[in-house]
Amino acid sequence: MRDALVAAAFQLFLERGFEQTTVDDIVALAGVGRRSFFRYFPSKEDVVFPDHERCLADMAAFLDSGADSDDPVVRVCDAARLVLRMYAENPAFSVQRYRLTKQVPALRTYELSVVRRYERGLAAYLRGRYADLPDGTVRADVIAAAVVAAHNNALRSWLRGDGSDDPVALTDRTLGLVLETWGGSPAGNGPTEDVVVVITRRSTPMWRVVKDVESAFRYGNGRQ
Amino acid sequence: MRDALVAAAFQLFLERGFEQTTVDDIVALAGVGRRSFFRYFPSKEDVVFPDHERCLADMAAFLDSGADSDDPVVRVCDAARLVLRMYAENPAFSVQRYRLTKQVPALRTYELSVVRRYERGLAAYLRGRYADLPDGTVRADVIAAAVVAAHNNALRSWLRGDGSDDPVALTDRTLGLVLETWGGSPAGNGPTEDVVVVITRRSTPMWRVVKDVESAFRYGNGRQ
DNA sequence: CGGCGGGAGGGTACTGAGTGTCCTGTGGCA
DNA sequence: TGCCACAGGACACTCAGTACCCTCCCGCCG
Repeated sequence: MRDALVAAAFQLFLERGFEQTTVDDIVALAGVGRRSFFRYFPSKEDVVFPDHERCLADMAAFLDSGADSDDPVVRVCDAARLVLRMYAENPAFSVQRYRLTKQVPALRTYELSVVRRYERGLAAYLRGRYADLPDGTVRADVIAAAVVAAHNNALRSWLRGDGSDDPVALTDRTLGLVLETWGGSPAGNGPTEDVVVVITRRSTPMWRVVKDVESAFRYGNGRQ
Repeated sequence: MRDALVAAAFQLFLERGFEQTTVDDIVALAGVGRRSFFRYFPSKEDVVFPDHERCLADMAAFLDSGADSDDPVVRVCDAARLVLRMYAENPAFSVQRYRLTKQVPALRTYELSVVRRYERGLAAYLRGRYADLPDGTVRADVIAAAVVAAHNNALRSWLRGDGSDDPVALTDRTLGLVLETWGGSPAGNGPTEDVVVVITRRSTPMWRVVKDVESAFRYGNGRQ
């Protein structure tokens, strides 16, 4: 039933556009009643993103499970990869949906609100992990936003292509940049033995070197 | 006329809620025709954010103007401060609107789409500045997202309060964290004095340390 | 001075999304 | 066989947003 509605909706959306298709058209093609459509999908936009609710739940479950011993940023990046996996499961469907969404403002707005829910999920997790860090909530929000941006950058460049690229490799690359910057748990379970390498110009004043070393210790400086 | 509609709308939104107020109610109170409402505001949501269009234009103008010699991240942070200034101009109005938006899903979604436009503006600017950098678009997207997240974190914590805090100080603090991480133009007019700090575990193999140092040289690693 | 064109605003009717309510068929159970 | 729960359908309604046409006002020109 759900699947029949999704199939009918996409057929019509692709052949005559989202705005040119009414819910009545969809239910007529699917051979069901109009009211049933809204029983399965709260709005016309929802039918375009039928699997995000499940993926959101999966991500929440993933973040809830697992020990708090590992790097929070790594964990959050792995959570983002769950979303990528969902897209990569049906490349043809994902590319079609991407092209549709790109053209329809209502769908772009809807997608935005979905992305926001993922981001808030990641931020909530990080806020918990950074609870006892100064400026922990800012750090959490910023990292969550950065992870989502990096993930979406890779996802979109994959969707823009013909689907022949490897989305996982693309995402690894962009998330790698975020990990390079923010990875290396500043929240603790800290490294037990540190080696500090400082490279500086001879002309740099010593106070600046000290400040940078302190800052690197405080925040991990993106490298472990 | 515009102002009269905004005033009437807010009066009704505050006393009976956004969804419980119809456009007919607003135009009846303002004493104008229904059609005129939609001449000034494309949708019912727009009346809640009457000054964002102007602010978006201001930000675009700000980013277009000015030399390309300074740090792009600093410039983007300054652009974000324009938005804060708009909120800070009418604290009472901003706080009322925040409380309204927090409760109404449709307004949250709308606000999201506005924030997205700011973010895309910042990202487009950074993409231009980082055009000849490897992974420049990712870096641009990530920094834009980080700046917006930091800005919104400060803005929201100010709006949640009673308006007595200093919003500029709050924003300086959160944007400062972003600047600390990403500031220091990697795009060139390069820094004249480098300090590279690498912290690693004693067990880390040397090849990895070398790789990290090389990478830090290439990207500036967020610190000057 | 009178006609006139254009733009701002008002009125009416329409489309289409989303909701509430009631009805009907169907399948399980005592 | 009677009963109940529930999935789905039919219908009516609200309200946002749009198209079309009307009116009034204001400056302009013959």
